[in-house]
Amino acid sequence: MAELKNLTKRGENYSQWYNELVVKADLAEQSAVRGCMVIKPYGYAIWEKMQRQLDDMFKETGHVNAYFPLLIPKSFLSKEAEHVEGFAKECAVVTHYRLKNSEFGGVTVDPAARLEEELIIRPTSETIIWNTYKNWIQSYRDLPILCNQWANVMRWEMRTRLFLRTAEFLWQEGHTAHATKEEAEAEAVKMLNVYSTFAEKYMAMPVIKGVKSESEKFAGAVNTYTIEALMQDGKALQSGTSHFLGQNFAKAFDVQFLDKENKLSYVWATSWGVSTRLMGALIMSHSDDNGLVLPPALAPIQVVIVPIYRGEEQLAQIDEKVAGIVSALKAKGISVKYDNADNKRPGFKFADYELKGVPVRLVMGGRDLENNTIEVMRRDTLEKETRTCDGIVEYVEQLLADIQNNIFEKARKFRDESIREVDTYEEFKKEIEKGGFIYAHWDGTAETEELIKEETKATIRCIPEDMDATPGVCMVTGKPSARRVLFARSY
RNA sequence: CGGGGUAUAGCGCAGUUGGUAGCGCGCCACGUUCGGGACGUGGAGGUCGGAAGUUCGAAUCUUCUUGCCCCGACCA
Repeated sequence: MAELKNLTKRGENYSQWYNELVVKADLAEQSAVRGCMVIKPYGYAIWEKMQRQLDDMFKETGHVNAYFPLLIPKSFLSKEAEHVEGFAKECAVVTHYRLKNSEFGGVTVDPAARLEEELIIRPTSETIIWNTYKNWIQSYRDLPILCNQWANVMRWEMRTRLFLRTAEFLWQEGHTAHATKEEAEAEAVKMLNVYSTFAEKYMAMPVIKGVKSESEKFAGAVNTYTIEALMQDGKALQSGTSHFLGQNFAKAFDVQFLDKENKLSYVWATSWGVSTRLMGALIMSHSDDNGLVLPPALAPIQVVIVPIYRGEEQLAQIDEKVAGIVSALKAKGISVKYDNADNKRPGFKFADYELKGVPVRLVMGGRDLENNTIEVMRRDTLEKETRTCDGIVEYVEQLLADIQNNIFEKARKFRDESIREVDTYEEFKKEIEKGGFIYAHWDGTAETEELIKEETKATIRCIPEDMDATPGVCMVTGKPSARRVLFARSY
C-alpha cells in the first residue's frame, strides 16, 4: 500500500500504478506464457458477476448461448477480404498435432505430423460461425438466429497489459442473422444499448455511444457502433463494440435463404462483444490511492464486518451480536463477509479490504458492544461514522445504493468536464496533451484522420450519437465538415 | 521488427579498485499484542539468467546467448 501511494495517478507512472494495483488487489498476474494473464479468484469473482449480469441482459433481449470451436481452418479466415487483412498479423497458428522424444532430450515437434491445413486459434469467431450458420439457414422461417458465445480468443499482440490487452482474453461474442437489413441494423443498435446500460448502471462507468470512423471500424463490418469511456489518466478506452456486418459474411460464406416470395437472398448479420477489458475499465474508472473502488452492483463482497476484540470471550460476544446482522443482510440479498480470522490484525484487514474495493465496512468492538453501536465506513469517500445497531441493515442497504450512484456521478462529472470543443488545429494539439475528449470538426477523409493520428497520437474515438451535429469546417484542412467528431488518445 | 534498459532469496533491491553473499518486505516458530497495515527473540531460504573465456581467485572483466521491462509500429 505504501508503494501504491508513492505513485502518482495521473502522471507518467499511471501504467505502473495500474499494474501494481491489479497485482496487489489480487485480481490478476502475468503468467509464465508471454502476454498471457492469470485471473486470480478475486478478479474472476468480479468477472463472473459481470458475466452473469450481461448474460441476463442477453437473455432478456431474446438471445441464447452456444459454443463454437477454438480452432479455425486457415482458409476460413481468408474468405472475407477485409477481415483477414485486419486479423492476419496477430494470429497464432497450429501447424502440428504430435510431439516426439528428441535426440537432444525433452520433446520436439514431430515433422511427420504436419497438418495438411493449418488451424488458426480464433481471434474472433465470425468465420467459423458463418460457416456453421450456412447449414442452419435455408428459409426465412430459420431466421433470426440470435446466438451468443462465452469464450476465450487469442490475438498475438506486440505489447500487452493486464486486462487491457492480453494475448488471450475472455469475452462474449454475439452473432446474429436476420432476414432484413433494417432488422440487423436495429439489432446492432439494440446491443450497443445493452452495453451502455450495463456500463452505466452496473459498472457505474459513463460511456459515450457512437459510430466508428471508416478506418477505425471492425475488419469486415459495414458499421461499428462503440461505447467509449474515459479513464482517470485522461485516456479513452473502447469498452464494447457492436457491428452491423451487412451481407459481407453471408456472401463470403454463401449463406442464402428463401424469403416469403420464394426469392433467394443473402442474410444480414451483426456481431457484438465485450471482454475482460471491462475489468481494466472498471479498475481505471474508480480506483484511488488506497486501491480499488468497486461499484456495489459488481462487488463480490459488498459488506465486510471486522471485529475488534481482546480475548476469546469478547470475540464470542461480538460473534453473537454480528451473526444477527449478517443473516439480516443476507436476507436482503447483500453479500457479506464476517472476517473474524485471528491471524490478521484489524488495521491490516482495514487496509486490505480497502485495497480490494469492498464498498462498505462495518466494525464492531468492545465499545460498540456496550453502546449497541457499530462503525460504518464507505469505500468511495472513506467516511466513517459510528451509529446505533438499530436499523443498521436498512441503512447499509441504502448506503450501497448511494455508493453506486455516487461513484457514477463522480465519474460522469470527471468525464463531462474533460470534453472540450476546439476549432483550430493549434488549439487541438495543445488540448490533446491535457487528456480527455476533444470535440472538433474533421473533413471526413482517412488522410486527415491519419495525419492527426501521426502528429498527435489522437484518434477518432467515435462519431457520437447524442452530441451537437451541426456542420462546420475541418480544423486541419478548412474543408467542409458534416459535424464534429470525438477525438482522444486511447488505450 | 527498430531504439533503450535490466537480469543477485518468493517479491523489491545493494554489492566500491576482482578476494568467496547482503539488506528490506514476505515466510516459519514462540511470546506479548489487537479501535488504521504491531513488536521482540529465534529460524528457513541463493551453484548471482545460461555458456565459454581471462585470472591463484569472477556477482564484478571479455565474448556469445536467452528471458524480461520501457519507448515506437499493431490492438477488444
